[in-house]
Amino acid sequence: MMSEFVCMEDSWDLHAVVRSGSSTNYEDFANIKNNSPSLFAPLSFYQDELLNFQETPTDFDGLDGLYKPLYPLLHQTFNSPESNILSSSISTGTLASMSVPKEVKERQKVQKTKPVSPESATFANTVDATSGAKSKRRKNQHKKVVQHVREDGLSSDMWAWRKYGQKPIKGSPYPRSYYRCSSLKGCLARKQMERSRTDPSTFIITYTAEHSHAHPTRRSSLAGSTRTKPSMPKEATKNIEPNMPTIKDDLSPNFDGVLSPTTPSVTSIEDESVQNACIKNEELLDQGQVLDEISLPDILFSDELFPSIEDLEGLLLDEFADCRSSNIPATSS
DNA sequence: CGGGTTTGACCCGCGC
DNA sequence: GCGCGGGTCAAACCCG
Repeated sequence: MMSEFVCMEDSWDLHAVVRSGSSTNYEDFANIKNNSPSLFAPLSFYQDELLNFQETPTDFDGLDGLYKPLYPLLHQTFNSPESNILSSSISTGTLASMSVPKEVKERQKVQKTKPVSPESATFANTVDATSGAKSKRRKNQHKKVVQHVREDGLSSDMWAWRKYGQKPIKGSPYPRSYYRCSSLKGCLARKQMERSRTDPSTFIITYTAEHSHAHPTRRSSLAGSTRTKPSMPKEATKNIEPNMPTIKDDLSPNFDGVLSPTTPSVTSIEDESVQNACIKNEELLDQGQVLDEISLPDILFSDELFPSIEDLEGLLLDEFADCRSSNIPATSS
């Protein structure tokens, strides 16, 4: 799925993150969440990445991709006054771009310097600090997350997107498609998708802005229900390049988000615990409770589902070992 | 009929 | 100031 996961051009050290977190537990995450609730709002986006991480075993970058969304969480945990763990090998450059206090400050700055009209209020509340937008149509300057996704990984994006435009891009034989989140009216999340001009089997997907709501429940893939539509637009790739076979055709077995039996399952995050969490969400939904309050830590770091980082470390290292063994022919030395 | 896609027009930022 | 290119709008159309 992810051959690359670029987030504000930072570098990652998976093992540094994993290993340095060995004594952190759920309570730390709970503390963070309680102290910095705003930190968790954007994580609904990354939750998707976590839940859908099922990269081919050859792609070790995917492990970084899996762990990257947790980075601000982990970093803050390890450096919080409550924690006696101090990660020394993590780049603080990443933190600078992702830490919450700065975001909050700058967001406040934007709101200060920008007169708030009824229409712009929502926009101003969610616009990135670098924006200072005069109108909604100003060039989008939200933070961007770029993914290079192979065709067979496109089906794993479980957000609901609605296509609102397509443009030919100069210098590229392939047009770019524009999608906005259709889960919630007013959600500013955007997604651009285009074929890589250098590797047509790869799509460059750019996510812009953050979802202002919880991740849609994955009923269709977990319980066989169709109440929630898969995010992969029906025509998502059909017209990106007319002569190319459609992605839907290519991926029909798992196009609707159902894991294909042949899909290498790299992480058990995708298994029972997450299903239980989603079922839990569904129950809440059925009870009329607001799911917006449910975020990544609620699901992944609840006591019963994800007791500690140690477990996560074990999972990742196991998967890493599996990847290695499946890639490197066993030697008899 | 509601929600999706298509597509030409429009808007905006930016470079010259 | 102007033209270009990218991003968005919105009417028309499609589909289940």
